[in-house]
Amino acid sequence: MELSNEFNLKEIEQTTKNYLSKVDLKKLIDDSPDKMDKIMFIEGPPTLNGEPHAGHLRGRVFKDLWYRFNTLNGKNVVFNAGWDTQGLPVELQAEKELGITNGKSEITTQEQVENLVAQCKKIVAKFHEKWIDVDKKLGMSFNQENAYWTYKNEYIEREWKLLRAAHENNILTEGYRVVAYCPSCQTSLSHSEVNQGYEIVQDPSLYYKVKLQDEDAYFIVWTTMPFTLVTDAMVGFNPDQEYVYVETNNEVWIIGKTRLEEFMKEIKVEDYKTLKTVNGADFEGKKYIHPLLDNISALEKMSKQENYHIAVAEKFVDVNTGTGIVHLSPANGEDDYNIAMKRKVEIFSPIDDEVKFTDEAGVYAGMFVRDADEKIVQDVKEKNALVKIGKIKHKYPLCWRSKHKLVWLARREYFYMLDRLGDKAINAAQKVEYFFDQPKNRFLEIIKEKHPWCISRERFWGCPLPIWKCVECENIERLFSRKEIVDASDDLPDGPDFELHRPWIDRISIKCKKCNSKMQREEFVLDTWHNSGVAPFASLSDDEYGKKIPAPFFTEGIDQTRGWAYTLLIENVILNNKDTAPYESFLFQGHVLDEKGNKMSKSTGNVLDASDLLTEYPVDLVRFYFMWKSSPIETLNFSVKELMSRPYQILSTLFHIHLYFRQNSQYDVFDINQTTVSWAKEKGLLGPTDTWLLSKLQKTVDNCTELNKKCKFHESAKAVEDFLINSLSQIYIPITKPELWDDDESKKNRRFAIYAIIANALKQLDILLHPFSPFISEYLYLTTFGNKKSILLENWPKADKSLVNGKIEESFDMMNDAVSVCAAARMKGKLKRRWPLNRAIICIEKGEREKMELLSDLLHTQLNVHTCDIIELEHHTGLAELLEMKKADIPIVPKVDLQRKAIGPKAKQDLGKLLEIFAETDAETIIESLDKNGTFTFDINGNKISLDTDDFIIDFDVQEGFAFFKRDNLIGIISTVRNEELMSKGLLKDLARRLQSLRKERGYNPTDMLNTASILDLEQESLDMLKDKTEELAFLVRVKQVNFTKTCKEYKDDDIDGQKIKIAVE
RNA sequence: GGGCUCGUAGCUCAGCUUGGCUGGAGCGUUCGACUGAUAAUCGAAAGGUCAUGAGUUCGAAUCUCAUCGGGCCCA
Repeated sequence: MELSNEFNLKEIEQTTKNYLSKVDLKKLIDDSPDKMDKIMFIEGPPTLNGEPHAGHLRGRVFKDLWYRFNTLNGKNVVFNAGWDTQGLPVELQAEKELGITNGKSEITTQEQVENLVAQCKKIVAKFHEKWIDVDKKLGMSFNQENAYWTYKNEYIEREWKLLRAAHENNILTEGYRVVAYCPSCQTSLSHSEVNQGYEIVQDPSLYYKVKLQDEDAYFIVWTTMPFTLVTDAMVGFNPDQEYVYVETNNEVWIIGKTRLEEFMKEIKVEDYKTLKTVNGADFEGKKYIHPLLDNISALEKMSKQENYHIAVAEKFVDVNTGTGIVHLSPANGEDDYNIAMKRKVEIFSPIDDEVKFTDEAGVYAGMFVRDADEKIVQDVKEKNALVKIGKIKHKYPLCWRSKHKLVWLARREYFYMLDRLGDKAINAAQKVEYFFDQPKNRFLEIIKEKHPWCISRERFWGCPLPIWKCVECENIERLFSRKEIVDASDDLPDGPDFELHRPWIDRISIKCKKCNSKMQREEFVLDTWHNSGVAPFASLSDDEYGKKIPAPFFTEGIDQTRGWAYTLLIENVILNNKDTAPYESFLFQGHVLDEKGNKMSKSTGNVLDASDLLTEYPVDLVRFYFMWKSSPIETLNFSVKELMSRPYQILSTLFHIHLYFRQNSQYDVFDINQTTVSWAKEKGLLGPTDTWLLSKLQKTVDNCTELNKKCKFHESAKAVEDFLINSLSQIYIPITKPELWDDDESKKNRRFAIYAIIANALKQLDILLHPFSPFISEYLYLTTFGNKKSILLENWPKADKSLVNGKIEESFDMMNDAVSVCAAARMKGKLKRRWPLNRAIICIEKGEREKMELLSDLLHTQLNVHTCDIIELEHHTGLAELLEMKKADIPIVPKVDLQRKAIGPKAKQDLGKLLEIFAETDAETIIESLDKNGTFTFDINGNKISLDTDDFIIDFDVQEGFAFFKRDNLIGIISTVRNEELMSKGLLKDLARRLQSLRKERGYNPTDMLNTASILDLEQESLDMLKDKTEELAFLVRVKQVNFTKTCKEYKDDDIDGQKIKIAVE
């Protein structure tokens, strides 16, 4: 591989990929004696139901960065890929592709399930290919051969082991959960599916009354779903709101105060009287009589329970709708269900899979629940409990697929009762390092909730629940392994090696041990989060798991706080029945948004396809940009324009310094491996600039290392940027350039010292940058150093404390400030930087002279002046500063103005006159007087007005022939007058620069020695100035001779401060 | 609706713990300069109601409360 002369990131990327494809990097790392410390990484598996987009890339880059950083730090990282394959999204996609439009209700036969599962596998395979492609493009170091797949038999059997542990630790239970359910598709819907389908629909609006058991009064209750009266268990009041007793038609009604008037208007009752007002909380526990008990005998039985059909005070009750009193149906509402759970109210759910009432629902048995609405209203009326039936239009969720109105149903499910874990999960979570406080607090809060986790799903494509129930005696068999299933079965239609999925597992015939009847598997699969959360255990062997889990570092998007991060932790705690997380640290990553900060979504069309992005733009740049732009936990607004600006410049600079190094060091036949920094140090070849750079480098290395460890990757990238641009490129290279151009054999050692330093800095930069931008760093390393077959086999640099020199760094920073201030002064005097000047004066803080003088030679060259005076000043404003400067013989003149606000009261009516006199008074005179007496007195026709120092605004300006600039307490003054000698030197530099750029234009190498440089049409005056300087000019532009008459062929027109000239080189 | 969290220049952030000089830096922009590696670099300028409002205080970007807006999760 050869270092190209052209900077082309895409080409570099390709070259590196070609090279790496021929190298068995994994084997080289495995064989490397420096990298024996084996550590485990567990990949958070992407769900294979879509193509990767720009947002996915960020997470992958974090992972790969961590891999490379650790590999360089002597670790052998087990970095297996992993793929999440099951779950609802994949299944829905498969349904769509198979043309199933009515969901689960269309899938009734085993053949259909088999087809569905086959389709799911096809989808997974398709997207797997896309992801692999992107991983390749991105330079992910994943071991794809050892990738784990969440749907594989081995994985499922490991997952069952967790289930067994949960059962044995009494965490696994059966119970109810209220889910949104589509009666048409016969499927429960996830929250996100429900959220997709809100529309304005018309529903009945039923007001009915229920009598209190111990009072002669009625609650007026409102519902839009009359059928839920069948499952009514409580009515709710808001504890903090007022309710009123009103008398109308010889009855006492109880209604929320806020809605009273509106409600009465709505039911057209004008004649009513308010009796008293009470708080919602006062109703707590009051028993009422459900109007339809005669029709529903099972409900009547329920109502005998103490906590059934009572009023409850709950904060969520909204007093702004209906009557401010709501009825609660735990079997048909989520909030209702949660309250029932909290209050340990038994769930009455007489509804079957087809959403029809069962026999328990009495007279309503067999009716589809929503069809019962009408009859129930009728019955309420018959029982004389109807207040009003009307219609209402409101927002209500419809099934996104069938557009059918959803209903909420309590379904029998399996749960992990997390409260039974005690504080184990919290303790485990507290031991983890999260790098940032923000996600940590949230994570801990979530874990403290200890919500029961519903792990069962009524679907097909997932890890099946291996629990069988006898259809006759309800005896339960839990068979948590293939062997147990095989042993328990009396018929295995697919043989003992059947696939552990539906439909195959459902074909197995098992007879009840107790009554010898048929056993039926509980037709659930497990939550896909359960499936992925068991990855550390399921993707490893017992031995690996025991030794390598907890693993040091996991990372995933911030949305996974309640997702993967949570299930990983919970499942690991259950598995071990101990407070251990499977990870020692977890980095939550912020999401990627578009340029303007909008969420990337298909509907807005601002999604950036990962593959396209990586094809079009340099991968090194994309990776660097992701890490460099913002803190890992922050959201990142992705802008292609920004990507191509600063990050490009950084990589470009690094490349060009490598090129510069090669061009120069090759010319001197420098061998990196022979001549090192320690050699230069031993030989005493290091000057202050070298010491300074090396010192900065050590700090950069230290910084980057620490920051990477703390996941402050953006700061780490910025530390690299700072050193590369501000220290190496901006200062070190230009300062040492003249030394490198000097061909003198006697100064060769000095040149070698510089080469060694640049080489040392570049090699370390390559390594520091490698985790961010693997291709270019690999390329630069291989083409410039290449001691090993890959940069990954190198060792992460360690700061050499003996090279740190704080004193020199301080001096250098001061010098740079001084140079910058003088550059500004030059600007004011319109003097180019390359024109040498006679004199500079630099005023600094008291006590800093020593630091400044440490680098005085360098200061002279940098300032491009003959002499430079350094003056310490104690004062930095006003009179004191001025006097001090005068005392030091600095060529300044005082500038004095009046402090108008202060003198007004003193001069009063004489102000005008005073101003006149002031205008005619020499500033020097005022200063002298202030210095001597502390006052200056104006004599206005005998009226003496005495002003003191504070009445004046005192500043300074420089004398003619000087220019100055002041920043903070630093003042730079330069002489602007140029004599003939200075003019001619300036002219020389001007000409040299023009000839040099012409050389470049014509494609000559900087090191090529050319024959002739020609300059035509110079004015006589200029020619005279250059008389003695032709040799110097020839040296500067690297030619054998310079002439001022026509000898060359191709001339270029140029312009030098107004003189039209022609120049040529050949 | 609830929890967590963020809000300082066009962008990325520092300052907030412990209130106190004129709220800083880098990038980006504009103008000027420099440049024999560079889309590098140097100089100058423009750019801020420190989200809004109230409170505490002699004094608030900083402490307190409320509101608004963004994000994630949950409902």
